[in-house]
Amino acid sequence: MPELPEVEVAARNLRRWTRGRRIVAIETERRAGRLFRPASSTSLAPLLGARFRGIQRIGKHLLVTLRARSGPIGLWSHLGMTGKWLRRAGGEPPPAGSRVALQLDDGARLHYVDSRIFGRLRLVDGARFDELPEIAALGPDPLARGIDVPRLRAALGRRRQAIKVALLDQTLLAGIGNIQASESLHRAAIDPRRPARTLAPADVRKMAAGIEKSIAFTLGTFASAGAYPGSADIGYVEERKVQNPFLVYGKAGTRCRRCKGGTILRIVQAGRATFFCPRCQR
DNA sequence: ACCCGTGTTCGCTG
DNA sequence: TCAGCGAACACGGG
Repeated sequence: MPELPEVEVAARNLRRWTRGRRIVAIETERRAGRLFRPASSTSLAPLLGARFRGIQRIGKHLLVTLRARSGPIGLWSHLGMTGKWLRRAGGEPPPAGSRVALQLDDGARLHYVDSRIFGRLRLVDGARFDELPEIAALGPDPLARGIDVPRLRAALGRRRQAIKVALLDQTLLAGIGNIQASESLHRAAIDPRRPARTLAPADVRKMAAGIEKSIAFTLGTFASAGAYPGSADIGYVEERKVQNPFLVYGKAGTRCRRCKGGTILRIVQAGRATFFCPRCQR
């Protein structure tokens, strides 16, 4: 379920699992090569023997820095639609759908699991992530620091695009996906169909607050270990079969919890589902 | 069987 | 030139 909050959970997990660790073996499933497209490098062999130095996240991108004998090396990981990183202690069977397994010097394995293989993995020479066009193009990360409202308003500029569609553009803000876009606009009481350019400064301010609240709420739901009794690990929501925690996403036909009078509607914008309350989102 | 999907990129169109 | 849109990628779940 990788939008910013889930990728942040993945980053926190990986930090915990890799601190001071070294990669001692690498196993790849046959179709793992698809993860590297369209890049040419299809082998993670340069990571053998490398030691983890740190994990960064920007938007939905994970940036793993390691130090190999030959110097720094980076591993760039994007989870696509179904990607996730899981840890299995030594002796435990691998999870279904493991595409890549990194065996660490504590005996554990880190598995990259991705049924649809929409995710990406790429080695980055010298861990110079900022030289990747895909990373350089990203807008500011709304969790790293507060959203700069004047800058956001300027970026929305003269766009005629519906605001919900604009929010999915990673060059505007990095990390908002289809769930967070609907949830944020609902919290801000803004109609997702409004052209971006029609948002007044006060609307952009409300929207920024909505984005921050929605991300914080989702992160809290997914990341609080206490939410998952019986597990010391931070979990992914679908693995826990937690019921839908969102205000509008996936809630078509239900009563609006915000105004208590409207009914949540599902529409399609740019080919993606949008959920909102037509009564209180204006 | 059919439809839907938390993301991104590509190619066509107006 | 470019914003906007549908298709494609691939597979599991309802």
